[in-house]
Amino acid sequence: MPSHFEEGALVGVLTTQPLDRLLDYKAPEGGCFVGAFVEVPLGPRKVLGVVWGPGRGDFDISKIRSVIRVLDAAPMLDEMRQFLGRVADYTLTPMPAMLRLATRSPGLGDPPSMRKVYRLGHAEPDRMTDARRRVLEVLSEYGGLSFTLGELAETAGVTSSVVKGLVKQGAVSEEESPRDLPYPRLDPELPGKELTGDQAAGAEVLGAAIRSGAYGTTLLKGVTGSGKTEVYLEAVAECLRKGRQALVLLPEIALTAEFLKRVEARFGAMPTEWHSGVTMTERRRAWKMVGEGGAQLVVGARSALFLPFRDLGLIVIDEEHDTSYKQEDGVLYNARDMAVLRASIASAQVVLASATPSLESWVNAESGKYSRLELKSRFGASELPDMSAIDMRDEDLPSSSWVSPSLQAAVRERLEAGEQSLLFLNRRGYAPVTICRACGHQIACDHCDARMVEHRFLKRLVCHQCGETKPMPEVCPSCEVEGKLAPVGPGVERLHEEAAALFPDARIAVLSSDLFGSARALKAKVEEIASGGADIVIGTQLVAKGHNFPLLTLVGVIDADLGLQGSDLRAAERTFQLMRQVAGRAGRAERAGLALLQTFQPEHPVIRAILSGDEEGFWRAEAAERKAAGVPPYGRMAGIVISSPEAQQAFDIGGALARADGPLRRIGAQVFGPAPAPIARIRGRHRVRLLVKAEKTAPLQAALAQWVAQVRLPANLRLSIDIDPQNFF
DNA sequence: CAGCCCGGACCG
DNA sequence: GGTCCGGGCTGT
Repeated sequence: MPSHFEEGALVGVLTTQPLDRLLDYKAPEGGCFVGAFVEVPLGPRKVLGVVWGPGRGDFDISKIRSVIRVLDAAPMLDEMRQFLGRVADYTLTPMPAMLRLATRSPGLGDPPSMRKVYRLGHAEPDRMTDARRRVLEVLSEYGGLSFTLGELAETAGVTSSVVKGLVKQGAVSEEESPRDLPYPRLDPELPGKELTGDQAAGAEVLGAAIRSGAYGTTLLKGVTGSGKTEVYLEAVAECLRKGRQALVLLPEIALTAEFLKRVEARFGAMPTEWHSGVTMTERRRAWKMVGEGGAQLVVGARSALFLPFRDLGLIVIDEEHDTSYKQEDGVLYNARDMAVLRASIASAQVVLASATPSLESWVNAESGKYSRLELKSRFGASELPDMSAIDMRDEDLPSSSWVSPSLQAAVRERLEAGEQSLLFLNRRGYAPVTICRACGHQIACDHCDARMVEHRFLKRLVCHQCGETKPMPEVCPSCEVEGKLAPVGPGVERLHEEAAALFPDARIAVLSSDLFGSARALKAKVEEIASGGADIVIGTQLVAKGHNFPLLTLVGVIDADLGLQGSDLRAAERTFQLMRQVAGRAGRAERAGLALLQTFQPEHPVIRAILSGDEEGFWRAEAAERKAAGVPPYGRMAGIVISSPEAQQAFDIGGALARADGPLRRIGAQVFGPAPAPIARIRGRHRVRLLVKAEKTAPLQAALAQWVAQVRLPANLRLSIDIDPQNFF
């Protein structure tokens, strides 16, 4: 295939417009190459495109127009075109959407924009002052480097008028320079933090993998404080030594100035940042410099995976289990999986770092597909407290009470010792069910059929499925009898009521996401609690992560079985991790902590695994169960998302689609749903998900594509496919 | 019959 | 995705 086209030759161009095929154009004056970013006319408009190959020549030649111009940007490498194609196949995404992902940078075609920079001039200033001397020293110290006005003034510790004064006298020269400058060089030879034996050995293994220049993926497992970051930064250093580029992906929330400072401390300069908060001009610079090799290390969110790296040698996925790597809107992909794909095309190494790896990665490491490195905690022992179960079948508990006598006793002991207790219940609101004692009717949501949850604090009923709310009715909506509506079951608000009655002198704080208007208010409350502002904390999932409570020595889980009901594929995995995280809240106090799990099924394998702390054993059992069921990571699963402003309509059509699944049945795929549970309200639209389960990816993709093609939907409905077989949920 | 709105086809 | 075009409806 020719890679260069003479002027007037037919070229096939992929545009960012949602057309399902390449369009033929004539090569512009001076010709063009495959991969060139071009501007082409489309109807009355000019749009961005990439020369993808020779034209098809099956279109009326007289109607073919010419490429307007080749843009001033590094051409797309063959490797990148291959990557975009593979991701498109894998996620059933049209190519133009892929190209849009890969060109998320403003003004790609603009001529280089200029700004003023400052260097050492030739003349001597008439008068030397301290401030002036500092400016000249900074400029000579950094030799050939040029500064912007602000940078120079800040580095020298003077005001900008000092610099301006020197310019006027010719001691400092002012020049125009392109705005999109290369990023400062990173120096991998600077001394890193001293590594422990474990860490040094890990760094050596990763270093050797990078020196091999081949593809490979390593699961780097280590608890918080075990030094994962130091180890993978050494891998970055090795990658930079080889002259290749490196990418570190972080979950959105972990992308902090603090992390960037750590990188700066290791390499002597800031890396290139890429995330939604980066300004337009910086974004443009980053995109261009990544493509030209003027950026050695990118630290960014998942979309950084689609930057036009010239020679990518390493991708680090920090906190690889984090669900925010899964893009949920637009193009649906999991950055963790696509990173492995990109690395395999680019002959790069991948490091998946996590304290609690996803089951998929664990299985891949176990089967030898990935290598495995484990870092031991610096503190040796586990951070988990003592754990035991309270068998609720043995507890004498009146109805509408949930804190067992055993747990009450443990809380009292903490109150007397002046220590904190956490009562954990993963259920917001007052009561999950409201029932009419006259007729037995349960109040359900009008939109999605899920039961509505009473929130006494808000004085409303709330649907946790779709977000719909309505005032608490006085009379039963079904039999119209007054005063017979009764709450059934506990929520944190009701638990609070019970705790207040049991421990009237204790200071009780409730942490539930719906009780706080802002993140700031929540943070203030958490800090107040941490410094001893409460004796008993009652919390939902909100308390599982993040802040430590140093005074907390007891965690009581009210309904440890809660998450194990239902048909969620990841119920066991999630419950295991949630319980460990929650229990861990009592693991860092001075006195040894205690976690008590109230359960009706102490023999349940998940509860037993939590209590024994046998993580490896749990993963093994969970993996075996998945294997037997043929679900990810062993079988493939795809999701079909139907969204509409009307919950009922989306639901009805979901049901109809689930029944009309000919092409899917033919390949032995099973379609599940829609059940009420998968309805979610997202940005004003209700979404229903259907699950499709199959053994292999390729036939599933083909069947889905065929199936989607034959579906005709009402105009207000959207249908999209989420084929992220490793991690649909 | 002009004005306007909506859905659909098309874009090289 | 943006634009244009034609059909059908409304209103005088």
